Amino acid sequence: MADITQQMNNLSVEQGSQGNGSSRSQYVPPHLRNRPSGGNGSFGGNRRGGFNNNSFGGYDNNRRGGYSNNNNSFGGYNNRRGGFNNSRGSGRYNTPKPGVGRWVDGKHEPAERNDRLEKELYGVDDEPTTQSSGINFDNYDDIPVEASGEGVPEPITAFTAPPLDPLLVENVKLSRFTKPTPVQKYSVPIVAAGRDLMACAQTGSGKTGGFLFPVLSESYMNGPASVPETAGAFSSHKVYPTALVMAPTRELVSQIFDEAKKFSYRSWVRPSVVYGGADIGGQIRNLERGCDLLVATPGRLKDLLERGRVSLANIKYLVLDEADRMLDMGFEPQIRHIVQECDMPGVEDRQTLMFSATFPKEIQYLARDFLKEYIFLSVGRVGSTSENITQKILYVEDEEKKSVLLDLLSANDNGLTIIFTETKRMADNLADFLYDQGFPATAIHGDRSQYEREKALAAFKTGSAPILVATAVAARGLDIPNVSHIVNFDLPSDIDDYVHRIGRTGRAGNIGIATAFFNRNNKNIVKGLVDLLTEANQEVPDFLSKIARESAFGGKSMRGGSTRGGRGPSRDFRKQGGGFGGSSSSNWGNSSSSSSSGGWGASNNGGYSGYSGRSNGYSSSNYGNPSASNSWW
DNA sequence: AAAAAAT
Repeated sequence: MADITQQMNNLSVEQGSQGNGSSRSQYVPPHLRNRPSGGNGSFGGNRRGGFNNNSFGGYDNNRRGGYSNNNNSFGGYNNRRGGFNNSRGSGRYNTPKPGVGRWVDGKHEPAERNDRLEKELYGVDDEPTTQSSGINFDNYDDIPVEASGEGVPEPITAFTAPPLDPLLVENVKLSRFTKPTPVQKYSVPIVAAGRDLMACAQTGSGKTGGFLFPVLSESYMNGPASVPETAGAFSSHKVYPTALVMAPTRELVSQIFDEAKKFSYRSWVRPSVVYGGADIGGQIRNLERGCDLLVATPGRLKDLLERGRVSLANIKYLVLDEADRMLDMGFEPQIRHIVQECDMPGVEDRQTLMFSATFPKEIQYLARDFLKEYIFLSVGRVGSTSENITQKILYVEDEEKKSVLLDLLSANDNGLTIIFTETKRMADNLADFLYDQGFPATAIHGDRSQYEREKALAAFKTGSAPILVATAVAARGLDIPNVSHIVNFDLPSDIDDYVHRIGRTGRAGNIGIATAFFNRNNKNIVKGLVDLLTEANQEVPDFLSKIARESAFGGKSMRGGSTRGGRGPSRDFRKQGGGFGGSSSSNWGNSSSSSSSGGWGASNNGGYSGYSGRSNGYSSSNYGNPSASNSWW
């Protein structure tokens, strides 16, 4: 173990010395560093003097169906480049664009309020754009919260200024958020204290606000960072965002951007969004109008970095939403590239925040590469589901699924229903089938064009197609009001995927129903399912307990790839119990073992010392070399 | 084995 700790320390030293090249012997919270030093904004100006502020390309509104997606970015006030820039622009501040504030002479100058914009951003009274809190919202307070790591600050209890910035509080109120959720209560002071954070909280419990509130509030109070000397040559075509948020799907990134627009109203912070499948030219033009908070999918961001359109040299806040997914096999190399091999400040010189409802133990381990002395926060057991969701498991053979589905849909109320399938082909097939049967269904999956994806999602949201057949693309993060029913037409093989899928309902204290079709092809998930249902006080059908017992004898041990169907090593290796997180029992308040997603207190001591709490050590050979995990098999 | 993410 000593040996392991040593390796971890070495790793952290190496990281600290990369990025923008400054390693520090003494820790200084990022929010106390890189304060703008007077030069910032002192030229106050619009370096793009003659730029046409109103030239929103047709791109956004045309392509994006129901989204209202003006970037509100005003031509060029993005001016914080000290001496670089004095020769550019007149220094005269042109007619301000509504809703866009400024950071001038080390002070925040919020813009005036604007009725039209407020209506656009927050809706009118009878049609709020924000999902209202449900009847069980206050029950969140009963969920046990664990925050571990050194010096965890006291949680806030309300949206007040201080400690939050007054403008942020106003915007939160306009968005009809009345009271912080548990994850928000803790994340606000943790981020304000300059700490890194790994936050695990149930689906629908306010994680997006959990990072946007503190990041924006701190940004309003502290202003932009100055561009480090080590930054590449100045280019008027390059933007230097202060905060970067990455998420695994385009629709989720778009949704986070829409939220960011609400909370950044009137401030100096201009949010932008970039993702694949959409016209990159339009996105670049939007970036050029200013970009302080960038919300991105990894692939498109990498592209823009290579094109020299974005610099990460100014990043103070790095947020990974759905962090376990972002660090899973498919994404981890891209994230590692963006975070460690481009120009982003090193781990010691930025704040890194990770959020998810699930966080398998070996991914938590991987995550430490990107975190410094962090606080681990969990609301409820990591990977548990909200009790606001009533879960039903039906035994349905494959051939019967369609007819049972028709029965379910016929009996449904007027809420929205999402049906998950395992394959894109089946999603199309099923959507066509339902449509032919007279059900207004549409489909979303990765083989559809981005335009079709967004159109499908918009049609679903507005209720013109109240049935959405979806693959995993819609499993995480999407916050769609009035989704009352989730059907797992096919169950996923990973219990964490199930958790995210059913989490599209039962959000913000509202209730929801999740129905799953189970048969013997789903043995791989049966134990996780039984544990999950038990923990969430849901009924466990007899057939399920029975199959779980059978499986406990038969094929549970997956060592050596000996299970049924030749199921070899896969990302499910984390379920094997060895190596990382101990056994896979579900446990509340028992730190000696944990489920796949890590239990209470499993990773408690933020930072590397947390390791000492583990009895199980690492049997895997790639310890200390996480990137090797990609070539593990 | 599937899905997602740049073109």
